[in-house]
Amino acid sequence: MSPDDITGGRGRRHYTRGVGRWEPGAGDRLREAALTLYLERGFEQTMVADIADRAGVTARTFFRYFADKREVLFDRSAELERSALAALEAAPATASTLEAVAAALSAAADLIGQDRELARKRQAVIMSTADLRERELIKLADLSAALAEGLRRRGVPAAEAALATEAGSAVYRVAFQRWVDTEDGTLDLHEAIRQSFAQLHTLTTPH
Amino acid sequence: MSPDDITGGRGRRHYTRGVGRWEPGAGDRLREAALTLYLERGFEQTMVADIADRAGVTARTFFRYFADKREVLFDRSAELERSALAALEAAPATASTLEAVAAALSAAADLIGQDRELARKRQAVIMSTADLRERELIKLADLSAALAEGLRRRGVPAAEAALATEAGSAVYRVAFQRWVDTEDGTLDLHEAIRQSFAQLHTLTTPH
DNA sequence: CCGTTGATGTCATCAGGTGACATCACCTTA
DNA sequence: TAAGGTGATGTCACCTGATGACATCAACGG
Repeated sequence: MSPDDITGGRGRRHYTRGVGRWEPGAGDRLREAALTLYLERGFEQTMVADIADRAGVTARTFFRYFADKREVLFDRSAELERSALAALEAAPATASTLEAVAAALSAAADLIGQDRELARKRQAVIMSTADLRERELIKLADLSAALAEGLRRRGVPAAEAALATEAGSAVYRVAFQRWVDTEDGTLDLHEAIRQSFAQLHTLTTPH
Repeated sequence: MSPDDITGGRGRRHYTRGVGRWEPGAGDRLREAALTLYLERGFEQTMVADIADRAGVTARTFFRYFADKREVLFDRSAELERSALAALEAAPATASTLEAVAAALSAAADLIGQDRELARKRQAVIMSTADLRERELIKLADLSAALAEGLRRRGVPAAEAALATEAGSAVYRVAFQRWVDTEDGTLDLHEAIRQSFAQLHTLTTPH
């Protein structure tokens, strides 16, 4: 172990000479390494130690940043929940229940809809693995529950709140998938969501 | 190990004298043992070896019956999917998309709605543990996907099919939770589902 | 009576995950 | 400037979930 090993480069030493004690941004490096490896080899074939190596840390450090091997793809969802909830709370008091939910989804689309390529990669990995689909679903369910609580604080009855946010979640899932799948570069996520809401309306009023 | 150990009783030997080679119904014993222990100590606190002991088998046998520690609570869902799908396919050609979905949910309610006490126990365990909630959600998502495929086979466009079954799934989840939570012994699951469908209709037609 | 069969046990091994403690450079403060 | 605190990390030990390979044993069919 010569002093030359002190590089901070990938998979080597972890110190850096002048700036800070450790190469900063271990969390980001881990996120990036994980997505890359999950895409290249698949989720099950990738071991936590591999991800950690590629990010220049140990497996123990991985688990200090992320609760488990899946969470590395999902820990941004806390932000998403915050801004969706904020948008719901910012909706005018005159808004209908579903309009408030739509405002929340629109805020989510603002964040997610920026980078379709990233969304595609993430979605490809997630949809290819049951473990990751499970995590994705519970994150959306938790978001839905948070929004439902927000609705209740606005005076919406519990049953109505739960149904509205679950339906909103369904709309979002379908729209997101359509947005990711389409070749059409002009379709943005907001528009896809709007269309799905319209379709839900049509569905529930058949005659 | 005297011959007297050959009893087939819980946590002891596994042979039985006359009937079959092994005490039959290992799967059922494991299911029951798991639910009991998950209720008593919680899911994380229960080890597979504990469940296996209580059922009179080894942990290796547990994993021959169930893919993982969670699946022991969910492997009946294959049946559920079959009968829901059958009901959807049996719906008259004149039925609307949502009516076909409602028929499928009704078939599901026929199975689940029989034993509210069992449903309550199961739900209590599942809702108390993130791992189990994840599994529950993916099972419902898979059911929804299967129904959507059934709708597409009936000629329903893909986007409409996905949205209808996801919305139906939302209706089911909300109704089921309400049915489990209520004290009212006269409310049955079918009725709860009917009410949630009605509420969804109200929600989407605000004026 | 014997070979096959199927459910099970035993053993070994790996990957995910966690607690306890050591380390090391930076930072604060006297 | 020396002493001690701090925070991110490494190291080690250990548990549990999960899986592959192989042995066992009673029933069953010929």
